[in-house]
Amino acid sequence: MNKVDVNGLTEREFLAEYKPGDYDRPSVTVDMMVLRMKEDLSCMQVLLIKRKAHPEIDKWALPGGFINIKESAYEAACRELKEETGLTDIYLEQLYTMSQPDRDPRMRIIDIAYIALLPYGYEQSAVAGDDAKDARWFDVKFADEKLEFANDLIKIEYSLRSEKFKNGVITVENFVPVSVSDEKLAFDHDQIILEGLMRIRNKAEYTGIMFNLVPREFTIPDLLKVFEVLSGKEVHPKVFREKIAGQLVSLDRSQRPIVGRKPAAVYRYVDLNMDERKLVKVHKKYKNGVILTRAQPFHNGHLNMIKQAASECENLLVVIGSANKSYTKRNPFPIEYRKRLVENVLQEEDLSGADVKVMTLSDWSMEDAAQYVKEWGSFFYYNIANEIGEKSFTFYYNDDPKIAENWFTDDILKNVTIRNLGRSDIEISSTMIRDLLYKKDYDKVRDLVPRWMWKDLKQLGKILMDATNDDYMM
Amino acid sequence: MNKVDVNGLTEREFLAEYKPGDYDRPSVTVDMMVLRMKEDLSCMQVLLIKRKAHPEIDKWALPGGFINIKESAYEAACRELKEETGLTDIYLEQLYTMSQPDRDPRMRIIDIAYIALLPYGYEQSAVAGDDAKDARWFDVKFADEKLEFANDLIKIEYSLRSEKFKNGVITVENFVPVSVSDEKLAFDHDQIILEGLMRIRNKAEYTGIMFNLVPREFTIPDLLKVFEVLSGKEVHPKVFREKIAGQLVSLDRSQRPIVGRKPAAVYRYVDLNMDERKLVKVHKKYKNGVILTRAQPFHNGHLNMIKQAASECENLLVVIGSANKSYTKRNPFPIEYRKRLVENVLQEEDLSGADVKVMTLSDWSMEDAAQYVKEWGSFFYYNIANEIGEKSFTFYYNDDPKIAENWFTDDILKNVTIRNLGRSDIEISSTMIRDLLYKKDYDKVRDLVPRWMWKDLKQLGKILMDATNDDYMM
DNA sequence: TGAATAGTGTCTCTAAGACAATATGCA
DNA sequence: TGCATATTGTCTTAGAGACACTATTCA
Repeated sequence: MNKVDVNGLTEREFLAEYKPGDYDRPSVTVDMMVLRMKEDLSCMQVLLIKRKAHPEIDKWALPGGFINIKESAYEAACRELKEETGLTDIYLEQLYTMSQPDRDPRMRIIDIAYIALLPYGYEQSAVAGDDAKDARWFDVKFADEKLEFANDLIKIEYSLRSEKFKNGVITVENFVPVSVSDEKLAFDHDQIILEGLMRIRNKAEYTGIMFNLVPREFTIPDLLKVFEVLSGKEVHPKVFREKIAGQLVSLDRSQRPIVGRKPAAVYRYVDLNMDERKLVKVHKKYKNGVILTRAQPFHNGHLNMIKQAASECENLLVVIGSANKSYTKRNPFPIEYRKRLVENVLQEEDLSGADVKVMTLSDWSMEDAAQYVKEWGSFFYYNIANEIGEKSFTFYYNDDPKIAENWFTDDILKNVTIRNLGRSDIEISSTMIRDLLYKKDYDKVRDLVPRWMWKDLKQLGKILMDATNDDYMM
Repeated sequence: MNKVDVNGLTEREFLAEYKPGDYDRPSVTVDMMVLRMKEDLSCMQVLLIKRKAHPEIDKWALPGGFINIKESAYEAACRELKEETGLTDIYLEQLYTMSQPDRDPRMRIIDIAYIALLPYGYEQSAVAGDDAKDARWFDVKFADEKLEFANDLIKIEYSLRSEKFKNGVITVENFVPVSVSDEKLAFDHDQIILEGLMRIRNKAEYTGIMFNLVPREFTIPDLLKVFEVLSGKEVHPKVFREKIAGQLVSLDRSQRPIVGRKPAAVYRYVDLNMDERKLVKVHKKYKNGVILTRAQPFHNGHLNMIKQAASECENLLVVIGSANKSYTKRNPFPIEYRKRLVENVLQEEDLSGADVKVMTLSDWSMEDAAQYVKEWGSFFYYNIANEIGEKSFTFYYNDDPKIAENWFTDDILKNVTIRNLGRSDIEISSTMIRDLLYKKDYDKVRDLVPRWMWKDLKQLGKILMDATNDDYMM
């Protein structure tokens, strides 16, 4: 494998001598077309930012930025997406690479465009980054040779001119957006969005791309609405039902759909690829896992611990403690509220196919007295064992394991494996979040809690304000 | 429109001061996956080059190169394609942009990959460029979790490992080629080809992409074979016929298909987008156009002139002169051969919807005697007028127009418009091509004649060798 | 003449589409 | 209760698929 080139150099020698040329090299950026459904499912919305700097100052543009020299375009897009929306684990697909030499007047910039799709149902505010004066969601209307971006303040309209060009033997019809309003989008971003909308319209027909625009649980009428908006055509409900039936699983619940009146059955998308993972569930490290949290309130620290535990346990029991406490400074949120919240959050998350249950548990009346810890441990153990119907489980505890060990008698410790994942940010963060909620700093909270909670933050803050009772000392 | 930024600069001022940063910028290349059908339509073939330089020296790779600072990626791909295959007017589609930071050990290189599709039926040799030791067509086998590139000399095999990764709510199955033979392709080109093959497989189902892999005229059985190879599945001939019937027009001829025995009807793809152009044919500049050429042999100079004329005439008559001369040094090719060749070439070309006919015309017995030019002109005129059934036409003549004017009497000149397109490379090139054919320098000839003739070059050379008779003086 | 393929006629079966009928919660 | 929508049942029609049969050429 030590081949030499025409100069007699091996690859190692060649690379040691190699210097990248001094000739002009283009800069490379990523831009993202971030799409979601409007709340009433009447159309899609695209996230645009208002440019703060030259060139194209004050124009609306797709969010994006330069690729760092050490990251791939995909990684750059993920990073930008997180900066812009706070979201990760989102559908992200490379769309097209724009390379006209004069597309940016500063210098040669090649732009790799991505499509990102967000599920509806979170209160997803638009955040203006460093490079933007403003960030807003625009309703997208794409029909009848027209393309329109609009919100309460601005309306940017294009008409679509059909251009035909020969590509090999076939003639390709290409639509070019022609600005017909005062404002237009920056650079060639109109062209990117048009291209992206057509890609999605195509993919709607023959892939499951629509499932990326709905939350984990949805009704068929809502899904149909999404499909109709994506594909740009009407579909008979019966036909639609039959077509997607095989990809859905009913949850034997119903809820009122966004578009309808009568409650409709709630479904979840069956990821056929995921199903195979369920079959290998038996190969997981532990059978039963248990996590204890007060969830005052629940946050990403808890979620990450649960996800990690779910990935190594077949069954996972999430115990919400202090069930008997509410409306106190340290335990402001009532237990029903906490339980529902955790259940809903977990429904939205990927839990590696684990069978996850949520239970509540009151405090041992003497929990704070150091001499009664063993009683607390036994109370905890027997409630858990009773709930899961087995003696043995793995207890996930992220504080000093010695503390938890001390809870249990030697007999119980034969059945309980204490597992520490090495994160101790959990209690700290709950306090932190309560502080931020006091200060009404909802934007910061958003970064610390699961998506599902975003729409409830103000309500959480209100409950917190009303909680005036003192806790037991501790 | 003179908005200022945070520094109080207008866009003009900003750009005047702007300097591209000194930070590391990636280099950008284009690579092309050039595909065609194998002669027997049993599989596709991909064009690969053997790398001459480090890194990945001696490995087989996709042809490509750096983007010049003044050209778009598409233009760069066209340029590379022309350098590599001599072809223009070929299906070319952006595939994917590869951006792993470590994909090239020299430096950060971002690669924009393209797909190019060539019709079968030309003898399309692979030419090694500056950066290659060799260039070859490889048979592509893509089935049953295997991907294989093979020709007489080399076989490069991959098995496809299925990798699943979550993209939003859906889990995407992604195949990764794993090398299972001694050789592997350079860089991530295996991944690019796999991606491209899957793109084409998808597009085969719901677009007319297959028409880019067949010549202008083809039989349905051959087209079916192409479709089956592209889509990777068998199709019932009846079903296939019915599905594509609307896109084809029969030419009321038959020819033996590549895969079959009984002659099959010859069809042409109806480009629905092109049809609209035919409707506006009446708006063309001239009604009848006439071009005179000896076609000894036909070449790109003639073709370009015909194309130009076709774009401005509703009807175009191509007159092949010296019909009575063959096997002489200056007129080596027999008239039947020349006529068939021109007809076949024109069938393959896009002639702007003009109605193009080819006729032959003997020389006026005294053409070389200057005093008989008017007789030659009248002979020429009446033959043409008789053929097209009208008195008036536009005569395309690329030598000094005075010469052609002198052919015709004043009466005839009332009906003949002489049009000079300003190219005079025509006679020169025919002589040049005959010289090159003598020298058996077929590669150079390929650049100068239409694609359709490429497979006949050796036969042309042979006829030329056999032509020993002297011409009339001139 | 027979092998091999081109091309058509006809039947079956499934899925798409249209429409009617019934179910159900909410105002 | 009645409106609006969810959901299912049934009929029609179009197309996919299967298969048999005829046509045509080459060996």
